[in-house]
Amino acid sequence: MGRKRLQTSADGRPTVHTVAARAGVSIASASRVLNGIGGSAETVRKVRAAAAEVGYVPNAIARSLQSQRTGLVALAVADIGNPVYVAMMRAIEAVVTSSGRQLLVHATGGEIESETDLLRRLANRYVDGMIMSPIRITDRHLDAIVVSPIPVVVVGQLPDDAPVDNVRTDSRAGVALAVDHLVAAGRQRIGLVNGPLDTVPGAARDAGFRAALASHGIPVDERLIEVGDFQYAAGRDAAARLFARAEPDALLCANDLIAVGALHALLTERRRVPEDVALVGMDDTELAQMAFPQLSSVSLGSAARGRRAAELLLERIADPDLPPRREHVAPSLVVRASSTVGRPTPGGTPSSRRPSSGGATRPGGRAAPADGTVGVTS
Amino acid sequence: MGRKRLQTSADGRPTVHTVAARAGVSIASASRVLNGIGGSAETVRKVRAAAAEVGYVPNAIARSLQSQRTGLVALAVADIGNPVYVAMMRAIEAVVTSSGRQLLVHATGGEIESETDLLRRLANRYVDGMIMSPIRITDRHLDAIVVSPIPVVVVGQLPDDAPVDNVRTDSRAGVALAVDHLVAAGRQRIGLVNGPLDTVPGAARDAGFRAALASHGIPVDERLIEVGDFQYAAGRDAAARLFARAEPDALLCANDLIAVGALHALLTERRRVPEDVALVGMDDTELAQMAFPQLSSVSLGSAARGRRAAELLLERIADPDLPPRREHVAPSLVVRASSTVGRPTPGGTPSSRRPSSGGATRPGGRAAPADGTVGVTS
DNA sequence: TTGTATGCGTTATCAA
DNA sequence: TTGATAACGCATACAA
Repeated sequence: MGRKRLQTSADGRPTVHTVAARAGVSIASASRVLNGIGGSAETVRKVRAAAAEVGYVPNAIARSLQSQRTGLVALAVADIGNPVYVAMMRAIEAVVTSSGRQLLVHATGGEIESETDLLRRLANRYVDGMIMSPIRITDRHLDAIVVSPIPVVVVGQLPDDAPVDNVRTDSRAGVALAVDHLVAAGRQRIGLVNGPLDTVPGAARDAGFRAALASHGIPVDERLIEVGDFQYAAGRDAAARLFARAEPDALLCANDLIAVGALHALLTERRRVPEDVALVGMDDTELAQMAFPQLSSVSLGSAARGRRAAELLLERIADPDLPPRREHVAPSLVVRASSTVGRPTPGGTPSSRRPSSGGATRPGGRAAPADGTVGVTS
Repeated sequence: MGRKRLQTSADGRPTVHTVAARAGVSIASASRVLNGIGGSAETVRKVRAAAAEVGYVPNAIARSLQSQRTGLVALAVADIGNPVYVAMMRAIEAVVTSSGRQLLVHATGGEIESETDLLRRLANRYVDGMIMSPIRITDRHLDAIVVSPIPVVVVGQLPDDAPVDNVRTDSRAGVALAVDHLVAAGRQRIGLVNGPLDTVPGAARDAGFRAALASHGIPVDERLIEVGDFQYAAGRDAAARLFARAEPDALLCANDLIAVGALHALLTERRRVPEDVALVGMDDTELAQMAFPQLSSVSLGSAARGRRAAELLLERIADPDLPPRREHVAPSLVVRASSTVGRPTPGGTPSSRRPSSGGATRPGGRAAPADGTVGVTS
């Protein structure tokens, strides 16, 4: 009997057996030394030497099969190109790495197949837990989550009875903050450039917008509502279509990508922002600060939601028997130059009016991101 | 003898044993049915039923230990916040998924520790291969790559003797394209806003800039060179510092994030772009098209490099014995409104002048991204 | 077709 | 301290 030829892995790489044989000890001793537990000075020396000589690298898969954990956590988002996910990812990563784990990100493209597929594959033990922020939530998603062998935390709206850990915000209230702000600034013909209505955020923004207008006694003019998708180009084109058929004095955009697109459309047509048209985005991403003029934007607390989701996930990994939890992060409005005529320069002005729908209004010009990340290119 | 109590996994989840016992067959039969090979109609029925009843989900780790592969490929980049990596990632993902694998992304923050750590952890079999695009390449990186049990492809410059698959561009030539273009447009006082000089791209841009000026007989004015990092805020601040002490009539920025920052600084000071100062970025990311005016930018073929890197990786996974390969992607210049006075509207004008240093100059206004990704928020 | 037995590479158990 | 051996959960060569 005896193993294969030279106690080497299938692809010829060294294993504990290789090291043990070379050091002249048992695999148990080799394993112990390699893990830093026990061993006489002489044994330790021999094993260390043997491992170095053959270039031994432990097989993480085998180790995980034994330990039932990989130390990996995954984040599944629709589109890494959207800065809101970058902010969320950074917050999550901070929490995850501080627990000694590593974060892996997967872009699903928003496709249901891809998302449930990912759940099927990664969740089958390749990662210890997963955070997902689906744009559309279907029964397929819920089924996949419930059957998943690993903990899953969802960022975004979920049916009330779903037994799934979940961190959400109130984007309807967020929309109300923006509308309140614009109305307080004297705007009456407020337009909306939204994403698809069959998405969770798209539907919420639409409903919130109509409700907010109603609360101010402003009738809804359907010509002032345009729908594209949540991308820059769609926002630019949708805004252009809207301007071709109506004359808004303010524009609320469903996210900052759309808002930057709308800004582009406005500037192309030589309209002044905010003098002719006030502009407000949503998500309060880096893009809002990068635009000129800087964009007012409704913060939906993406970083806070990410951080909280990560914390919930770690708690559940530690104790799988916890009951499902549901947490909320309140939206707030960050006012900058794109919606305030008096202050066209960076660093917006806080709105003094208390919004009707709860939530806070914050001054603009947050401190520069203090994370040590490095942007770079080839 | 006999297994634990109820042939169930350590954490109580069903295994093949659970299913087999419940179906009254051997684990071999259960495994076969579960994998869709063989089995009588009756056996198949019983196993399927049993699997469904207990909610069986295969353990991917155990399967991988057996098959020696996970079907996962990783991409390690410094900063997901930089759109250039988003473009690269999309190209890579297309190739990877079409091979039936899945792509996972990891943001390293550009820290050496994090990058070599990642190599140590993921590369130990959690993924079948890895693509990395480090901002700084140290001996630690090379050591870690060489010792890695899985294939690694590097996007970026590498020492010539490094036995590592590698896809690179010539950013010095790219810088020359930009300088040639600006000089041809009559600009003489060209500034550079660069990233850290101890990074591979930073050093290349600095050297390329000086060489390009020399080739036109323009003396280097150190006051026209500013260094920050590769981020938006740093670009904005560095540009402001530069304007405070010199009067450039053109500005070349080391990447698009810096360029957008510089644009912000220029507009804040009410300077006209491109009339007063022409602006050229690098990487030709989505940001270049989102800015107003749209930015001319040196394309370093990030999508092409990503695609090629993915192809190289898949080839090597299929045949680990291939010799190390080194591929090049030529830079090109995309001219848009920010550097051409005659055409301030979207859709730039191609430069007619053939650059001195090889490489192509392309017309601006590429078609909108046709990938089906969805940007979205909460 | 079905079951038995073994291996994947590692860690943990338990005598010695 | 050390070594033989049994898991971890799955797949498969081989024999029945």
